[in-house]
Amino acid sequence: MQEPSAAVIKAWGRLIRAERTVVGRIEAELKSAGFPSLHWYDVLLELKRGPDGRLTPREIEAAVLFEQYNLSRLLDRMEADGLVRRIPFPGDRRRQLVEITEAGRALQERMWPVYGGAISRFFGEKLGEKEAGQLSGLLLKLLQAENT
Amino acid sequence: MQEPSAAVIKAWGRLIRAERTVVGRIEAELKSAGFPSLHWYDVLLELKRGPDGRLTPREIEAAVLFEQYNLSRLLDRMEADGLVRRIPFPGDRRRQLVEITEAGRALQERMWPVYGGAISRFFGEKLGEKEAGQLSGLLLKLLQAENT
DNA sequence: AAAGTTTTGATGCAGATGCATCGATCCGTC
DNA sequence: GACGGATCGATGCATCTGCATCAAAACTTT
Repeated sequence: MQEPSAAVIKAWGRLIRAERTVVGRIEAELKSAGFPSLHWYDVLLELKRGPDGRLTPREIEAAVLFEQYNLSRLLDRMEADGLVRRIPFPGDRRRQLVEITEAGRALQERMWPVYGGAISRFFGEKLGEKEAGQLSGLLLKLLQAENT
Repeated sequence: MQEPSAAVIKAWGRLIRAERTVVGRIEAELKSAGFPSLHWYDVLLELKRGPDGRLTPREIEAAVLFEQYNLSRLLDRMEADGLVRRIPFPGDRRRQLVEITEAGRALQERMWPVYGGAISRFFGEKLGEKEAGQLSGLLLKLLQAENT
């Protein structure tokens, strides 16, 4: 094995802790405002950005890093809540298009002030502009494709 | 609302993505080697570090950022697997001590080579020493207590 | 065009998590 | 020492996630 250095282990632990902590705080903020979880928001935002507010499930998965079976059931719940609608995919009957509804757009817009405020408070204010840029750069390296 | 800047939003998104990606890769590595999840490892490691391999559930929670009810049931499973043992806390019958067993120590030791190797491969190698240090510093800021 | 392969989305089942609440014990104040 | 409140760990219930697998449709190869 390649034993990781102390500095690497420390950074790794911090990544886990920091993510868990900040996500926890932000989720709590959303919940106390009566909103659903971040996953719901992520899906709504992706759809809203897509052409005509539509994306295939596979596109959503790639964007938000969900598992296929997981997204399938999340969409069930969101559809039951009237936030999205599944429509046939022209020319391929296996596939489908997920379309955001007006209610879905409205929810995303109501959530953003709370979510954005929480990002500022629990994330942005701790860092400042320059350090946010540095952090982005470092985290990008972690997203590289796997080594072989 | 305090609208977060573009740089902050980008860094925030990267934090989520990077954490999810790296954790996913490392968990997959552990699983394919037939090991339980990172949560189990975290608990075993904390216990091993504690005096006589013992900690109270509250101490474990604080160390690994678990919810109380969640840890309670994780300990049920780990106890059923013979990895830990619950013993009375001297002088307070509400509390308990969780003690790592020999099997628990052995599992932690068998997991570390796989886990450590995965940390190196999916995390350390992407960064290098100096950048790991920078990342630690930035993430530490996120762990500050909440603003009021 | 027939047969095998791949892709897409859904689902049964088990395991894990979140939420609310519980009973038991301890501590502080009177 | 009795009462009220706080702390500790557990649990019933609903939701969510992971795993394996499925059926249907599309694509590939011959």
